[in-house]
Amino acid sequence: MYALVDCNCFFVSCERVFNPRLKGKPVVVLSNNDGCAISRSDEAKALGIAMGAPYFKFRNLARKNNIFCLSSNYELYGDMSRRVMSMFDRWSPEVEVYSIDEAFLGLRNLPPEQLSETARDICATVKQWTGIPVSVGIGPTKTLAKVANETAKREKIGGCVPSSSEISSLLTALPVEKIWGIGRNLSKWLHDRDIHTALNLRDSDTRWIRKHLGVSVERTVMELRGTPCIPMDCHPKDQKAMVHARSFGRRVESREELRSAVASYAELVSAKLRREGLAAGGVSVYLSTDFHSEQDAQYHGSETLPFPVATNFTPEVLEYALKAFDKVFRRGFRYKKAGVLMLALVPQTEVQGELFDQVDRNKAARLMSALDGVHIRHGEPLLHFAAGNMTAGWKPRKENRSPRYTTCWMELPIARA
DNA sequence: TCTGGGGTCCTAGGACCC
DNA sequence: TCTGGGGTCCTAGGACCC
Repeated sequence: MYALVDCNCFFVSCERVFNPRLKGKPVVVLSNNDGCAISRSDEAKALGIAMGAPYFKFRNLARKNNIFCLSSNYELYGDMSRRVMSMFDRWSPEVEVYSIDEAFLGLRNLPPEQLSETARDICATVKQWTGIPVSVGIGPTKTLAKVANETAKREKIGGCVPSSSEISSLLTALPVEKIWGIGRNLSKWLHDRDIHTALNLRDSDTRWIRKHLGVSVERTVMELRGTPCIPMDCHPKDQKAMVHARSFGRRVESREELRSAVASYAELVSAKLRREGLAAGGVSVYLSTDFHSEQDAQYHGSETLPFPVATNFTPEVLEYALKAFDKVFRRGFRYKKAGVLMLALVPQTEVQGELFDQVDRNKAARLMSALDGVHIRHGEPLLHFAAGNMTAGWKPRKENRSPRYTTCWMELPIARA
């Protein structure tokens, strides 16, 4: 059996832990730029605030009903999430942290009669130790645990451990679009073919599903039947990509303005790579127009460039990101969003310490010129080879020299291509 | 006027090799 | 010179998740 533990309106609950005045009140947490609702308390849901609702559309409603609208604080949520997740090993050695507010627990060795008690215990203990209310759904597969969890949430009963006959009636009442793994496009396709409920999907022919919708949906069908097909993933995988992307508050047409936005995203994301001890094998830049707009011409373009060797070195990331930008930019569109995506991440430790004879001389020369372009204001760029490592840096100009500011060095990660 | 940000996985199709 | 099939690798794009 599997349990899915899901925090109730997680971001709002985190805010309530530190601000008890918010308890019992309608509360909404807004996305970056206060664009739309990303977490709502039950009271806010009852007032009709939809998930993802744009703030400008419910601002008046919020004012009228004294809804607390908060900007998001991801540091806080990340911290609270770690506290909650670190508790689960008391119930199972198999814990998969699935998202910031959800975890799957493998409950292989638990006798069936103890499942309900375990669910209750998880709810009570997590609430007591962290202040975060959670719901627990238990089922024979991860997909069915999700279904049970949704029931627990809807009924506000904390834990839900449906019997197999109860599962069938839950699936009858569950529209396909609510199933884990079935999104908007797949639901439409299924509805067009008269598959409207989870039960309809469970009872459809797997070969036909596989032929038309691929293995992922086939797995979902099997899971609905009670056959586990989606394994627990207890060891956090190495991250594969890292992105920095933002919507602009308005439409942007100017090439220079977009270019500098991309440049600053590239700097931010390479700094984040360094903070996390990672380096990237390539960079991808994308631009898109406002897909909400009916009259604007639509464009979404992206361009990916590999680095000769993995890097997290700002000047180099910048150089490639801007090169990609130049390829992807088209004049005459009104842009709404831009992003810089770092791909093929590797730990920096694997990257450093590469032997000097594997360093490409051309790359060294190119880096010199990148340094030259970006950091020349600090002084003279230098490359330094020692002990099999390459370090790039710059020596400050005389006028910049001060007792606390002498020579700046930046480690240059070097990896196999 | 104002509509998030950060991820993963799968597949089809092209390039290339034998 | 033309012909063919099978395998692998890579990438872009689409779909999904929270």
